[in-house]
Amino acid sequence: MAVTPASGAHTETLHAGELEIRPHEGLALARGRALTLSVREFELLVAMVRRQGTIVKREDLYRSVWGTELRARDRSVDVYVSKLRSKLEAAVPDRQFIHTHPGFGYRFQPQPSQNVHMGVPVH
Amino acid sequence: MAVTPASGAHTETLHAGELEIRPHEGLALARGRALTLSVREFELLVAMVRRQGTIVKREDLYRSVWGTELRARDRSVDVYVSKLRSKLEAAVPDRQFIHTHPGFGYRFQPQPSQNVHMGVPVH
DNA sequence: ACATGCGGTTTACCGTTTCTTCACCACAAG
DNA sequence: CTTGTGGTGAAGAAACGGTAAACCGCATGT
Repeated sequence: MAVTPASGAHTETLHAGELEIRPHEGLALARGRALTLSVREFELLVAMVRRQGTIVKREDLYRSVWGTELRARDRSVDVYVSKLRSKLEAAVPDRQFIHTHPGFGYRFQPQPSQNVHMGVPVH
Repeated sequence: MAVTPASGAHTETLHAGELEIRPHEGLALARGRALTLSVREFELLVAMVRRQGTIVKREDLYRSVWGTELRARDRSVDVYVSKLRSKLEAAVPDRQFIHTHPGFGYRFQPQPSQNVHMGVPVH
């Protein structure tokens, strides 16, 4: 994540599909409209978008958002992924952002319009 | 520590034809698109690609992926090779990745294309 | 103090996916 | 024909993940 050193951290803006996120302002825009996210939801979104395109393990997400080690049987990440998904989906229908890789973790990647066809199970 | 774009074992990337594989992330890309592989399928792919070009015995593959000794009449490797093949083929048609060497094992090697191969695979 | 509301945490239920093993088939060699 | 080898569909069990709801402070308003 090449955070350019002198780019002014307080105006840092992340982009992902039609999402715009300003980590230091706690602001997330979807198609220009502000999302209403709780702190946990927002931090989780930031953590995922910062690693978009890669599969991130629950342990890593938990460390990023909660700041401590994920304990066995803790489903917090799953619960918040679920909440995030429903808000993102409500804001931008017909687009999938968070993909599950069973046994590995989650991957954030805005899915170009959903053309479910046969062949590669496009996550 | 400055976040350098590419460093450390966690960004290790394997290449094979139009496949890109990140072992520590559980991510496999075919032509830039993420494949949906189960844990076993993924580990098997990694094990084969790490030895690409060589014939690998079932016993070796089993040890790499399952971590224990292959027992007599256990067809697990064959079953998962079959599953892997169908996903790879779905992702990249007209290309053969996994070759069977009866009596010896499997060999991973992206094949330029599906041509009627005459002759016997070189041992 | 009490009631209310909200977000975070944890639990529980349940459908889905994966793993394992078995069975049957095709093919090739002897 | 018989045997050895590999491809693959399917069944049952186990693991995994989605998510509603209960629970638990904590802050605010009356």
